Amino acid sequence: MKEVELDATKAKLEKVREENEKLKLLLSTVLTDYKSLQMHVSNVIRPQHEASMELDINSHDDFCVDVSLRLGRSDLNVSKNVDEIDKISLDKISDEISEGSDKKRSALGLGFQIQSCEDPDTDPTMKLDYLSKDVKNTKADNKCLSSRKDIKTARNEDHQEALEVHEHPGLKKTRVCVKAPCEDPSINDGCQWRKYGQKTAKANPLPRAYYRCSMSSNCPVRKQVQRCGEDDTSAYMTTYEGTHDHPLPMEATHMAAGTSAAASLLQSGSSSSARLSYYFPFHHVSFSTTNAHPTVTLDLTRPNYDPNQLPTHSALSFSSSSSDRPSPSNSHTLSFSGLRSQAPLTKYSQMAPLSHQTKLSGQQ
DNA sequence: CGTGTTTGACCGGCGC
DNA sequence: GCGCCGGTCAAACACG
Repeated sequence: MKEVELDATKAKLEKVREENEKLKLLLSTVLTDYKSLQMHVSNVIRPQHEASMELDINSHDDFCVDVSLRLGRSDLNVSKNVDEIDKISLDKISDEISEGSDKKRSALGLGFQIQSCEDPDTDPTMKLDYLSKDVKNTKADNKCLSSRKDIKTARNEDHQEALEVHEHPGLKKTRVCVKAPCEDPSINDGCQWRKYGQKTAKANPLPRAYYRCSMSSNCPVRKQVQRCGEDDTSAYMTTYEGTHDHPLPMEATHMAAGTSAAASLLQSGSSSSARLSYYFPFHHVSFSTTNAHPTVTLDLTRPNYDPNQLPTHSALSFSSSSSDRPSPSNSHTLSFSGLRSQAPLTKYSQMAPLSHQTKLSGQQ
């Protein structure tokens, strides 16, 4: 009898295991569908939203900041509007998944989207208030000094007081790091760069290249490019610093605005971690201060929507506080046309403040 | 010849 | 004060 019972139990266990396998397979299928749907929805929404965004922009005091991330080589279009993405993604998925209960959604990694929808910061009025505050603060910073030498000189002159007021004590220029999977370190970000140095840092045996913007004779913008791994296909870390003092071509404007928006987020004390997830919902965004440089890092090698790595707002941290600085209004799109992103192409756009300390902006 | 890259020297900040 | 190290300069070189 016991043997028979044991066999029956074994058979049951086997069945359960098979069911478990099937469920796993189903889950992975659903995840794949979800991702492709997300992309598809974004493609559909974008043209509609661009039109509406333009209207909204024109009706609000002539200033706006349109930040988006466009990753990868193709021109895949993705929606600019988070709310629309969130809502439609959820709706579509609810239709796709027959049992679209909340339980299942969270199991599929949709939790962050729901949070985005419920994020009070997404209220359009609040966004505008937030934006106008930052834009006010930017004007003074437009006087900002281009190069280090300029800064030094200016500090001995009339700008000294302004600088001391506007900059955090002990903090240097804000930097924006973009870590991206890329074969070619010479990322086509729309700007012309002139290499002026190469150095092997002690911490990393791989050489770090130094570039400065060559579109203007005295443009202070610099960038550093360093490979993260040994192999040629490994990610590159590109660090931008400075403010362009000349008009930018469209692609470069896109780039500058995107990174400046990231920098402004870093410097805006009102930016909560939730807001950051709101701005960059599909990629990992982190903030830190290294060598007194407030640094915002956009990790394009780590898609944030990965269900295995759900974005946790609490994981994002701030290391610098806000200041009252102004910035110009711009409409841009961040474009990495030379990148080969491993993650599905994402274009993401949102109204974002540019703070005065933003060093990469489409200033003219 | 003009423009961009390479590379060793130099500078300045920072920690000890 | 000294040494380390990241960042920049600038002469030499390469290339179209």
